[in-house]
Amino acid sequence: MSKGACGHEGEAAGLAGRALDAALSEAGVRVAAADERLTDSRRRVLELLLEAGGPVKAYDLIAAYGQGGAKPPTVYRALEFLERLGFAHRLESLNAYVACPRSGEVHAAAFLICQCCGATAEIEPEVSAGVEVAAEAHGFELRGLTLEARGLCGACR
Amino acid sequence: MSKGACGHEGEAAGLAGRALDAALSEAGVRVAAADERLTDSRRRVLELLLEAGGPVKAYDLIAAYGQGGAKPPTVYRALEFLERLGFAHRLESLNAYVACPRSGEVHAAAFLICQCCGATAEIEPEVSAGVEVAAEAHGFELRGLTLEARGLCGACR
DNA sequence: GAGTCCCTTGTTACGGTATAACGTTTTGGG
DNA sequence: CCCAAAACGTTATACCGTAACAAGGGACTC
Ligand SMILES: [Zn+2]
Ligand SMILES: [Zn+2]
Ligand SMILES: [Zn+2]
Ligand SMILES: [Zn+2]
Repeated sequence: MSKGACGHEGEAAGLAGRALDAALSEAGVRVAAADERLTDSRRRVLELLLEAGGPVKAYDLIAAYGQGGAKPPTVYRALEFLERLGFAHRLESLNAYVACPRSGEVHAAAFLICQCCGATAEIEPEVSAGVEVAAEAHGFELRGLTLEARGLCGACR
Repeated sequence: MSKGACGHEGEAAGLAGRALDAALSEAGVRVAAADERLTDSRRRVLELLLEAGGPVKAYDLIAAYGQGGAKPPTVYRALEFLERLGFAHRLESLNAYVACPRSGEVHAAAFLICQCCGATAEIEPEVSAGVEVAAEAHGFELRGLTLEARGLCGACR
């Protein structure tokens, strides 16, 4: 899935079959609970992200959308929605999007990104505690956080 | 300088005159110490970043370059150089570049970014300690860090 | 000085990323 | 049913960044 920058391949384990259906079904419930709608395009983009199991570029989603394809605005709108509801995150340093494994609530995300195989791991940003202190000291009202660490994953070291 | 998303203007205090000359001169010393060259285009881009005193888009640098202008590769090369030597940082979530106030050494940077006026503050990423722990736990070799916090600065609250 | 190497630059062209703008369709409530 | 809000389709365009290749220029050797 991900391009191996140093030869490794990065076998991101995406969802398929039963597990995928379950995840999508659960997403539907959560969306309804939030008084929003999981429309076809939103559901399809989420499905693609879950299948990939790793970061995906927006134009790869557009290409993979299938059945008549999708135009950029369709996919970007779906991504915006998924981010807003906490189903996906945008990886700023990669210009890519990834499904959130903790599809539970909206939350600040932190990632470890392998520079070799492209794999990513979403970690708990306990670090935000430190940022909150710094923000407070600057009179800054914290509303969101992007944390992306680059390096080498265990498999690529 | 920055576009005020909610009416405020964001008067980033950039360098000018004497202070600017001093900063550029010091940069020349540091570059020489690193056995590199502060060429005209690199110096010019650093000057523009220092004058701005805040985040600047690459194409704004290209437009402001002056005297015959500059083509994209010229400016992007200069930015890459300035980042490599620790004179500037890239703000991933803004697609913009900013001069580093601690033009001292290469270091991991962290930013508070005001969603209203566009002002940024570079803070000390003590947080990296927390990330190091998480990276270690995942068998991940940490090599770089991007931390960008969004919110409202003191003036905009 | 001529040759050579390596870094830096100039230039053209292109590919990848994202959004504006506008009209149409769907949805859900009164 | 009728309306307003939300979502969508479509076209076009703006913005961000890089590939590729030829050319300059300083440093070092012979
Ligand atoms: Zn998440
Ligand atoms: Zn890896
Ligand atoms: Zn810095
Ligand atoms: Zn502000």
